[in-house]
Amino acid sequence: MMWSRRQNGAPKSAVDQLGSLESELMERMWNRGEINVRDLHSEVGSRLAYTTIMTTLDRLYKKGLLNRRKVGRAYHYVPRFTQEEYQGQLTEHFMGMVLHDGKPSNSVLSCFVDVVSEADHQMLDKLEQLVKAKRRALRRPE
Amino acid sequence: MMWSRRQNGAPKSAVDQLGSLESELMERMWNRGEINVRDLHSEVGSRLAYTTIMTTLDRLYKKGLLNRRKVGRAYHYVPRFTQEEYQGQLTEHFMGMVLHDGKPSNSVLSCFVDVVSEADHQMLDKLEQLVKAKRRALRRPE
DNA sequence: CTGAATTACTACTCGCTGTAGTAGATGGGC
DNA sequence: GCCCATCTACTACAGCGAGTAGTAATTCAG
Repeated sequence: MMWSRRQNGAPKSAVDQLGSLESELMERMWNRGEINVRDLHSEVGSRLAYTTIMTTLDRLYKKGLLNRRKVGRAYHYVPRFTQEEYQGQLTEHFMGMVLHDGKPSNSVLSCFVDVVSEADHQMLDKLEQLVKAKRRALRRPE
Repeated sequence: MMWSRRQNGAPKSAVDQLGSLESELMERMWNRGEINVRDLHSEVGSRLAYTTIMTTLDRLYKKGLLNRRKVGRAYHYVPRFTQEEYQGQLTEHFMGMVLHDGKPSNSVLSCFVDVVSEADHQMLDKLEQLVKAKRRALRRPE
């Protein structure tokens, strides 16, 4: 989504949105770590052709989301970022998209807090800690 | 991005990603309020055809982002949500996308805090207030 | 060297978006 | 009541990303 393709000449980055199959495969990659096409294909099942998996991994590679190295005749693919790193990038990307003259609107902040609290009340504490830590870091410059 | 088109049969919602022209027009709509195609077209300039503006507004209407009513012969369009509301929805949508078994990862939280603090240090205070308010609301159930 | 496995190249379809033309409807002035 | 100007509805088309997959070329192993 949406997101992504918004600006004209924006250099396509790792954060450009993924399709459903791409997402699914990334998810599996993060769970499994390094893997080759054959094994991933059997894991996915014969719902999809071998070459479909291959093409999709190749696209993820070209998008910079996967690294690969030759092992024997085949490639082994491995995520270039951890899932956490990737989510961090997504977050920045998203925030950049929603910022209004550089500031997040109130609704963004409050919806964020809502979602965090619904997820897990402990998360609120974590968020607060992060805020405090951030403030401390700002007060005491590098 | 897009988000968006990720799920197969997902009912297309107002949060489905917008293209660049759609975003631009929404932005203008939020600045100008109710407006008809003709006036919006002159505002945009003759860079684009009248019908281009019309088609795009129509699509935004069909996506549920604009309302319209007939005024004389022409339609007047008006945003269905405020920009804040829309950003709120985007935020929820985004969060839903990054949640991992329902919880935001640490990286999402910390990137969020980073972006907020870079935007404006006062925002950190606002965020903290929101967290505290939320916790209070939770402790004292409805 | 030959065959099985693996990759690279190519292709096709579909949905979304930018972009716009044209035909049809409609309302206002004469 | 009729005609023109205006506006909308319908249709179209190109380009791109993604899902999906076939085929040709390559390469390793026996």
